[in-house]
Amino acid sequence: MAKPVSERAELLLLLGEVFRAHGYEGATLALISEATGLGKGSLYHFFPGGKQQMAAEVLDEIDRWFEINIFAPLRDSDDPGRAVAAMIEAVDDYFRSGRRVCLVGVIALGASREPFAAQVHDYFARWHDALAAVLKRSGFSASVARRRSEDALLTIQGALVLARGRDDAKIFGRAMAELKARLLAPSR
Amino acid sequence: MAKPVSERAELLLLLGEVFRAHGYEGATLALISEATGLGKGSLYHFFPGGKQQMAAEVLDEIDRWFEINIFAPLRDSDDPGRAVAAMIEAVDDYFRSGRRVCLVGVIALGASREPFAAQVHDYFARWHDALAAVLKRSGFSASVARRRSEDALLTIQGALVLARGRDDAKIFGRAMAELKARLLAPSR
DNA sequence: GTCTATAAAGCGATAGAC
DNA sequence: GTCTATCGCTTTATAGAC
Repeated sequence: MAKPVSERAELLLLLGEVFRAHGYEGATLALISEATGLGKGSLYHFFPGGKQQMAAEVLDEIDRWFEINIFAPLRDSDDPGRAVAAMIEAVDDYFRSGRRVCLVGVIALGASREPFAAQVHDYFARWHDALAAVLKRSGFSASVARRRSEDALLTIQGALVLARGRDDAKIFGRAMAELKARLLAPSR
Repeated sequence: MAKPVSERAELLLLLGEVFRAHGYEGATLALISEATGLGKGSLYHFFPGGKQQMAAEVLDEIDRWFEINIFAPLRDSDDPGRAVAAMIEAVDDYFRSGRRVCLVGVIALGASREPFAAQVHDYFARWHDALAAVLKRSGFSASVARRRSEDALLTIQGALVLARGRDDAKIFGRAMAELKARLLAPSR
């Protein structure tokens, strides 16, 4: 009996946590094997491309999750206030209120970012576009909408870095609360 | 003739660039050897504690640089407008307008952050304190001063992550320009 | 103080039995 | 599909000549 697709998704979820916790280089096959309960043989059966394929598929899975839960709702919304609030709630949920780190950011800053550069770039670009679109629809000029969206993305990433660096997840919560107000504040 | 201290500082500068470019794990002794022109024997002569000592001393050197060029001027200033402008200029210079990454942030997000957790925490805490002090002196309440300073730190870190992730250094410049205005804007 | 040689361990990846 | 055994390589670190 073939392994259902849903189980591969669960496997990718576990892999994602290992990559988040240890970085791409730090996530050794031994750690991955331990976290998934799968031997190296099984891992290479699922991912003939080895560690790089594992990380690439994890990034794809993350992209899929954000597309469904963040990007699409943003694009489809005609109520910017609700859309922004929903985005921040989903983001807070996804990053466990600052206790979970962003794998895309980890890869972006990490040593082996080149193989994943296109995926990283796309993730940020699509988020940026989706958020800017809803802000523009709410009456902001295209340039203000794009500038504010960029600010939102970098605030989320920076809050995760600072929260981890100071080992204080509350930093993330404060940043998200202020971001919400800032994103929809009247234009100057 | 003993090697002057100034040359060790230059060595730490080179080491810092290797760690920034490749991360802690990715900075192999081979790469370090190539970048410094020193064989492994010499490297272990200078750093008996190996790679971990190298990174720890690089972080110390970074801390010293920020203390002199950023933290102290912030603390000593009685003109918040000038102090903030000078800080942002120094930061823009240090991070090469977004083309250079923050090693402290890289370590904070990286796999081997534990050995350096105290240094990372201190770097952010001292910056936070120094910036909040100058804002408070300019008339903001203690809580507004601290919240805005936290926002400044996370904006810098996030801008560096996003600039690298999207491979667009201009993101950093835009973020710094807006940060300057936001830091000193009248309190709501 | 700098080098080469090498140790000892860990790495990603592969082979092949079951 | 899953496992064990192992290859070939790279890693950090050490030893010792110069």
